[in-house]
Amino acid sequence: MIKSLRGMNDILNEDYKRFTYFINIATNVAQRYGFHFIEIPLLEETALFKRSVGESSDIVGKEMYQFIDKGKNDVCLRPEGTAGVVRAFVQKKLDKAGGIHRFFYHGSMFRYERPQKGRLRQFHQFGVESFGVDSVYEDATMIMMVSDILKELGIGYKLQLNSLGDNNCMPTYRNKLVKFVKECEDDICDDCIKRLDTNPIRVLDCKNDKCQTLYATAPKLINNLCSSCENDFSKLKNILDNNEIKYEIDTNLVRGLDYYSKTAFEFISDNIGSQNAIAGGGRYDRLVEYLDGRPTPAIGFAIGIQRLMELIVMPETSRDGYYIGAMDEEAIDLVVSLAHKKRKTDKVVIDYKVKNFKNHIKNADKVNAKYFCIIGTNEIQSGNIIIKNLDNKIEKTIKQEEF
RNA sequence: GUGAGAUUAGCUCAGUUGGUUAGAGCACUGGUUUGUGGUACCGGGGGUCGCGGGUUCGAGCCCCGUAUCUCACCCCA
Repeated sequence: MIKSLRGMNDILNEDYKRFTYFINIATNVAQRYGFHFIEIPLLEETALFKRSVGESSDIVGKEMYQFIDKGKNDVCLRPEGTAGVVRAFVQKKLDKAGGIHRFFYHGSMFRYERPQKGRLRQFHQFGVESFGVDSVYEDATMIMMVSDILKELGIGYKLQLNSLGDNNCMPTYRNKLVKFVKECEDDICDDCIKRLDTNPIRVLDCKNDKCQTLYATAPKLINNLCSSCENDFSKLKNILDNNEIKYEIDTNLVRGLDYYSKTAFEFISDNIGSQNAIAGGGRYDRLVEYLDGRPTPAIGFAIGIQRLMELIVMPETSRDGYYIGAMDEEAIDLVVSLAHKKRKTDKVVIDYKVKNFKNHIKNADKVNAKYFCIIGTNEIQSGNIIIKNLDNKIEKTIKQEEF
């Protein structure tokens, strides 16, 4: 038997219902915020991700489905969505067009990782990206959107917030931090020593207890922001307070991808295992420029759909549509015709086999039909059809032409 | 890439110290005087016990290897 590849799952039945339920709600919210759908390729040039996500990240360093195609192009399956949307934004010259451009997308992402709870090799994200707005109100709006989506789904969360500084204050802070960490270099873990070279800020979210103890007195990003970043950050907190969105400041929250600056946020759930980030995002004002566009402020977030699906409780489903069954062999053709007619407007389930009343009604119950019709020689002769409402057990007889 | 646990029917799982023909519940399918009520009762089909070696008179059970799944590390959504 041929089986699906490791970490690549089929979505069907109950899962598919939850999946589409989420997509519909998230799409509605995004549209209410004035965002437009964008569909971008699953396959892109490898260079796109190297330049945006960053070679220091694990995603690019070891998790990409990368290969040389038949035209000898170095390509890979997208490991995340933002890079592709920015690429499209620049390619369509929307950076030169000016103005505000707001997009949302959803689809498969691919990362070659060891699967576990809440982590697959092919997984789905719902994301939004906003271009051309440098106001911190847009940062708050992003967070409100995620909050609205989660609220509509009935999902509880914790929101963690940080500011990563900008081109002005981040490098200064980084030097300070490197200096601090180098002083205790002998006692930190091997990973942190590597991070000193590749991406020093990442030492802050090291999971090693010993490292964390040493870093307790490290300079905090949040105390080293320049006045513009500082103002934005306090305004952001202010907006969230005014709109009753709870958050906690996590000075060690460092997004894993290189392109973030200023606002960074993460939505966390306690109920889905160790992979507890259900949504993450932030500002990336320099990324458009990195990808050869005109400098354009931008911000976005992504939601991990599979992780959310574990938390979604579906509303109760009510009975829906018709079930039509045949009592006699010669009635089957009529059942098919009636179903064909009714299917122009309603869901109809039929059985091609003759069964007794009891078995038919059992089937109707099983497929959760609302109306139950039975066709036999009586109906063929009379031209009538009896429609029984399985919720309230009331029967109505009408002409077949009126069905 | 590293570690731990698991794998028996479509699903959830029993299976004694290694001993006849591997079980249950649910699901599927058929029936219970064949056109009026869903829950009841009776029957039926369905298994290369993940795969490959080994030990043994004999392996679902013990040993080795391997694949896959799950969880965790790492990292991230």
